Amino acid sequence: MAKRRTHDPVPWLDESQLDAWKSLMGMLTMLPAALDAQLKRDAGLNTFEYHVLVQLAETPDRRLPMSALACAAQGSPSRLSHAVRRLENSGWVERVTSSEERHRVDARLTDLGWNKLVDTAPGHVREARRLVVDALSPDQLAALGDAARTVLAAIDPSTAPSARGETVDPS
Amino acid sequence: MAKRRTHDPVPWLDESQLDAWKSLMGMLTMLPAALDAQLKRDAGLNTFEYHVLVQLAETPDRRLPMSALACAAQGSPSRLSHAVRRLENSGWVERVTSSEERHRVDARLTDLGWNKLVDTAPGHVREARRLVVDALSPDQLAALGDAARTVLAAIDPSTAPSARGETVDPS
DNA sequence: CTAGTTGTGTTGAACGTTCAATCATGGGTA
DNA sequence: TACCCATGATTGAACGTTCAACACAACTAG
Repeated sequence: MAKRRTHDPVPWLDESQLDAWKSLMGMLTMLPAALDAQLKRDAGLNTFEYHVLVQLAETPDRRLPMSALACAAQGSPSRLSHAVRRLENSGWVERVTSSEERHRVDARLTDLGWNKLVDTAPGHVREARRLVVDALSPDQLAALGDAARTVLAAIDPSTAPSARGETVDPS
Repeated sequence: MAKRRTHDPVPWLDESQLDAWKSLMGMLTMLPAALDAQLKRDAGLNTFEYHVLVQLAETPDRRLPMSALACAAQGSPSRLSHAVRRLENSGWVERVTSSEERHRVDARLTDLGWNKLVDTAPGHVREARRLVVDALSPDQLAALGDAARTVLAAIDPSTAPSARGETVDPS
């Protein structure tokens, strides 16, 4: 309200920009819904819960402190706490308090959770291929990834790969 | 569960594909959140409510049947019904039953709603420019739009512009 | 040894979306 | 007239996310 200044120079989008913007908005609404639907239907998981399991599975001990997991899965501490409670009720994850640091809680992927992921991942990758990876030409996919990276950098400069000492997987 | 077939040919993503996929997922989680946050903060609207107002404003009479509006704003009838109730409570939209077809309900943008949109749109466009349109080179933006269109076609072939007699703006 | 303070995690209520009824109106058909 | 079904729209409960408040341990300083 108070920001309303009629002389603000906010040039409108031209035709080609508007076209790209609308397509992007369309993808932003449809793609997450489609991926969510596949996971919900085939695995009874939502995208966030799936990502939580993936992050744990990609960790050496299959366990992570809640805060690190929240960061890795790109969710708030609260969101993670609720999600882990649901995953715990299903037996796929368990909370363990680190014996050394009693105020730190680790989420640990159970064997059941690992198997769940082994069952679930192929179907999800298949859907990812069907809707994106195989639907686009290699050049299109690379350009999409490039644009996405740039947008991410604009949203949060600290996420920019070039601007951080990203811990490189030492394999 | 029953779908688990270890011989299913689901090739994993190679390094460059995985890289693009992760960037895309990042954008898919961060960008809608960022746009939503701007609208919520500056206008007290969420993205869907904003789109509802926009769709009405772009219509000659500033009114549309609920079902047409739901389609235009890409939401379910139920979602629209709830959203219109909220917008109605704020005085930005009103429901009017078409005098001819009494079982049809139109949502109409009030003058208050029109002014609200006039106040809100520039800030939203500014944010869209900051995070996407101006953050990308023209080539990047065009490529992003192109990829998004292709993905949309993969999700719902009936949405594909090339496959439909899309009403082209006759200007 | 308290008193603040920070870091880490959880909780409950509020809010928005979804899902499965449900309501209301308008033809059809007999 | 009565009945049935299709269409358009709404409703209420269930679910997940957010937000603000809280709990708890560990550090720091007086």
